[in-house]
Amino acid sequence: MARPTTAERGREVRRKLLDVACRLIAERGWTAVSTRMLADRAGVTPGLVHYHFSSVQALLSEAATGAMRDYLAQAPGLFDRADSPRRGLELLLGELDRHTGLDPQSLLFIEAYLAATRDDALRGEISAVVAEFRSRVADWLGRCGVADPDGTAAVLAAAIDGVLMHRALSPGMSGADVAPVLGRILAPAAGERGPHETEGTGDPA
Amino acid sequence: MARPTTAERGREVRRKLLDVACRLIAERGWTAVSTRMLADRAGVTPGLVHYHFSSVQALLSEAATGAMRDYLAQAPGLFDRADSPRRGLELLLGELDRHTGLDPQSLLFIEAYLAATRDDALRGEISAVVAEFRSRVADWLGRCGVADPDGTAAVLAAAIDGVLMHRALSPGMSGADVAPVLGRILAPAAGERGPHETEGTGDPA
DNA sequence: TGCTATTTTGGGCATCCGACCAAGTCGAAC
DNA sequence: GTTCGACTTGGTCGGATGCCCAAAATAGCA
Repeated sequence: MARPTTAERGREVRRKLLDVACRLIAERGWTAVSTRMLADRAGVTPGLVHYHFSSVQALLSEAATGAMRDYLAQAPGLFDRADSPRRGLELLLGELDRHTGLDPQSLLFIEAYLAATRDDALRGEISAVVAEFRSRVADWLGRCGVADPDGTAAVLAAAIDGVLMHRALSPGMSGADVAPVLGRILAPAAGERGPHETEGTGDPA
Repeated sequence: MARPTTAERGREVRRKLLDVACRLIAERGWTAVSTRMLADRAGVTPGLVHYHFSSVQALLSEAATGAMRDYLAQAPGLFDRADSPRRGLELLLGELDRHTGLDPQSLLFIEAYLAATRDDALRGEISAVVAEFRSRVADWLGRCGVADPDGTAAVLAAAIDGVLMHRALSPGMSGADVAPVLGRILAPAAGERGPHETEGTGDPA
């Protein structure tokens, strides 16, 4: 039905370039993505890349931050459905198991972290995105009565990325393996009773 | 005084190339390191790079794995001087505080992880190196009576890299901040009494 | 039906890339 | 003193790079 007007197709090309950029960053590495690569994969002419974007760097940055924002904006919905640390951790690790560390999503995140190291503007954007994610996790932890929600959220977020990165090297570390260990991080605040405290590790598969 | 024989100077050039490779990987990113860059920084002719190494990739791989091996071979000496989880964690976080996440050492590790994603031989070498590190940490944890030494060591190692990566984006997360959280990971095995269990977070700065 | 703005094309620019090689230098062993 | 092997030089090769631009195609508006 859609009569693709010119402007609409232009926006579609732009969107497509952002999409293939995410895939290529994961596939080849941030600094190895080139103008022609992007154009070929998107099925457009190389000249179009610099028509829609001021530079390849700008395209990559916009693609990465956009994808990270999209993913993390949908992820915290996870926590809203969890009222206890154990249930939240369960959902979180389920989400974690959907990533092997070699999938485009995981690699894009780590590549973006490294690229932010060499690009101040990108660093600002990315640190804002993860800061917001951390604060949402901290809110959830606070509601669940976990001690030191801010510090715990920061370490938890970092540990998630670390596990993804290590899993790419040595597969075999599943969510079920890290669950009991990370679960120990979520200790209840002093004086508050943990709703579902895990004492031993007797977790039936 | 030293009469540098030709063969000696050759070995020195090779060593120097490996050294600047580590720095350049951290500075520009793995895939952005070029033959000319390496030669310029090392103060030699571009042709020398391909005389001493079969390819730039081979040079980068050897440089990264060598540096990782050197660093991790010296790090576990840390654990030998620690008989309790808390003391070991203290030493570990002290070591962690020496890295900002933006220093060449930290960046080299993460760049190497990502490069291993696209190079099977490199992945084999790196995963062997970190596996040995993990097993040493697990040994130490076992000696200290920590529950599930293997799983704990795996998550701990991953968390360390994750914290380094996140710290590069949002500084302000010091070792003192992550200490109480990571400390909770090191729970004593069931039936065994933790030597220095940290209950609350009342840790004097 | 023109007019105008937007999108698209294909090619061109200077620069850099990894890899290779013939010729030259040097030191050590004979 | 000569020979030999390891090391070094400077340059070349085909190809890829990011970015730019004049011209062509397209579609909404008058």
